Amino acid sequence: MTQPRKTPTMADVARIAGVSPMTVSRAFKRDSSVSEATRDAILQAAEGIGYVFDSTASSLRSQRTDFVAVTIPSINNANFAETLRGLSEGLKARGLQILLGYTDYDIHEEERLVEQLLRRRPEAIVVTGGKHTPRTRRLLDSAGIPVIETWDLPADPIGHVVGFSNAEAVRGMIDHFVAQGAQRIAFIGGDADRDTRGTDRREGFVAAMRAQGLDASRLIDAGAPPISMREGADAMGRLLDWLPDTQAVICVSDLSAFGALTECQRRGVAVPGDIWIAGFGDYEIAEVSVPALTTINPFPREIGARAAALILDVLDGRQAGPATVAIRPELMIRQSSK
Amino acid sequence: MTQPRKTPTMADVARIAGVSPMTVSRAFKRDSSVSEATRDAILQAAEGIGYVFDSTASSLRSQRTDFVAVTIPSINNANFAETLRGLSEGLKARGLQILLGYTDYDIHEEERLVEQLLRRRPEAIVVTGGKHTPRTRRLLDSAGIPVIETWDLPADPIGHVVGFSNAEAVRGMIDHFVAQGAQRIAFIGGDADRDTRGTDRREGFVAAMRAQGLDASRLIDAGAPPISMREGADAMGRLLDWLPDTQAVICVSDLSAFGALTECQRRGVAVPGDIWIAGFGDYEIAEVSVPALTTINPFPREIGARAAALILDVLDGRQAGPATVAIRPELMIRQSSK
DNA sequence: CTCGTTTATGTTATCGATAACACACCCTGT
DNA sequence: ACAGGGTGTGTTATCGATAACATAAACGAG
Repeated sequence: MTQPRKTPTMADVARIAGVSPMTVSRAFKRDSSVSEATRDAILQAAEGIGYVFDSTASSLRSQRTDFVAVTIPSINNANFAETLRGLSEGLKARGLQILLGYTDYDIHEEERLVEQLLRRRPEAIVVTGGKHTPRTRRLLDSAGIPVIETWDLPADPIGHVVGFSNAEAVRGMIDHFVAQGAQRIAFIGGDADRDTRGTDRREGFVAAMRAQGLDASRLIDAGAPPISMREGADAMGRLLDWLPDTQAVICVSDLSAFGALTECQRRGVAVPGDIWIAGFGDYEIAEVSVPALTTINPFPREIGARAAALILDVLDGRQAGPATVAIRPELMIRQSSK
Repeated sequence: MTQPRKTPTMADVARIAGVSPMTVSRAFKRDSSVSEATRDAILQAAEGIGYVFDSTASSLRSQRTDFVAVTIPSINNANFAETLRGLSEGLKARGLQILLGYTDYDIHEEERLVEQLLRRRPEAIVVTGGKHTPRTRRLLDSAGIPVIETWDLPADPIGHVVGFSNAEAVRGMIDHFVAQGAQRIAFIGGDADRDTRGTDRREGFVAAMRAQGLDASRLIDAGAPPISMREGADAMGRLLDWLPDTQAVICVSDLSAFGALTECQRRGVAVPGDIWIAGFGDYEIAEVSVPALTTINPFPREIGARAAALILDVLDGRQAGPATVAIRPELMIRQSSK
């Protein structure tokens, strides 16, 4: 925190190295044609006076910020964190830096956030989900940069898409339970329309149950997202109180599923003996818990990696029109459902 | 993705609203003295042509980016995510945006990252931990902005500090176990020196055990950070094989502690009957698991909130010299240790 | 009725890097 | 010997917003 008189600029470095500022500029982006000796002298001069490149000025002149904006519902969620990792790793090689914001599962917060992020003039923007306010959509439409919607397959995409159908994934789970002989199947999830992916999963549950000719009314509201382990446990308690003959339960995420499992353990309800439990997301807990939890793996890391690759393709002109990359979630059958 | 001819600027808005660009500029930052009518006309004109404020240009001229740089070891860790939440919420009110990077628990990666972040000219920088490469330290020293080290109490701080002593926290846990009557106590954690906080905890374990006159050699290496549930389970397996008479085990985090617990469940080792288990971090799993896990709550959210408050104090001139905010972690005694 | 003050707006120069263009020098081939 | 091309570096103008300064209009007090 030593306060030097003033932050040095390229001009200062140029003066010391005995070259023009333009040569300093070229020396700082490796690619250009500056002789080895000159570059070394420049970098040494820079290090000597503690010069740090100023991206702000560079961005204004070159009209390239090397930012990629990303919005996720919650920072504290392993699935989205994995998507972020995939993105970040894919973009790092090209020197693209992620500008992150989280929406708290609220599309109005998303609107504020998207505007704030666009002010930084990112090269591309990645949003989670396919449901947005009209103004968000307008902002994204006219931003003039690649837009990628993830974790969903929107009917009317804004631009590019890397995602999967949440409803269809849940259907696969129901088919699994039915094949195992279950008929009285419940769903634990948020009843509010806030978490759009959670809502899609619930609606997928209802549709698939009806398609099977089964009763789709065993819906337990676990509150507003993010739905915690604790809330999953509470919801399971209510389910066991009200509909004790339930044979299987699908939870909106592995976290609530694990919570539900612990509630069964506390009550002496055997899993998988008395009731089957399934989650969503293939979080680490699903693999490690005893019993291990049946779940759906949506390959969150791959979503991020594919989104990053897509961004690079578009920026390099290898991808012209809007692309849709469909991820195929995988049913992970473990002890909790057999 | 409609590609408009060119992104509109303030000058375009000014022309349409029939005012000077300066007035548009003032209208966009609420505080200034622009008449109600003029502001409305300007904002409407802006919305009409889809103008979005350009922070890049603003930052260059005003020398204020409204960025706060933050580095964390891993994005996929609930504790650091909570710190980030605390930070983000505290800074949002002032329009400060977080510029995030993660170091993967590697101080050389941290060095690259810090330089990259400083290029964006943040108003302040928050780093996790108190161990850095010499160049990182030099960069931070001469950056001319507030520097805050967190999650640690470094002996020789760079600037401000919001943290706690990892070693001391572990000592409290050992005192608890000893008071309960345990003597053969083990530690499960990374043996590599990569995760500096994990190393501090291990060293704290060794020092505190010796202070109690107990054998401090029951150290199980769980690999390189981040240490997962799975790795905690593996480590517990090795501990039970090699030192089956161990009475209590302290894990470097709740995640590995939970993994250790599941390994006991698989082997029919009773927790807390046969062995006591404790973790670190007070993750949600510690409260929900059966049995609930004894742990240490370092108040990660508060670390972020206090860091944010400190940044605002410094930027507003309310805080002159370097401050150290000591957080007092709390021992959370639950079923797994009684 | 004039002057001082407040309110609302305009003008000019500038933040720091770099795109676009220019050019001197050296090398190679015919 | 000279055209032609590559290599390394310099000059000038510019990205878009805003700090600093200037000023016109409105208003109240003496």
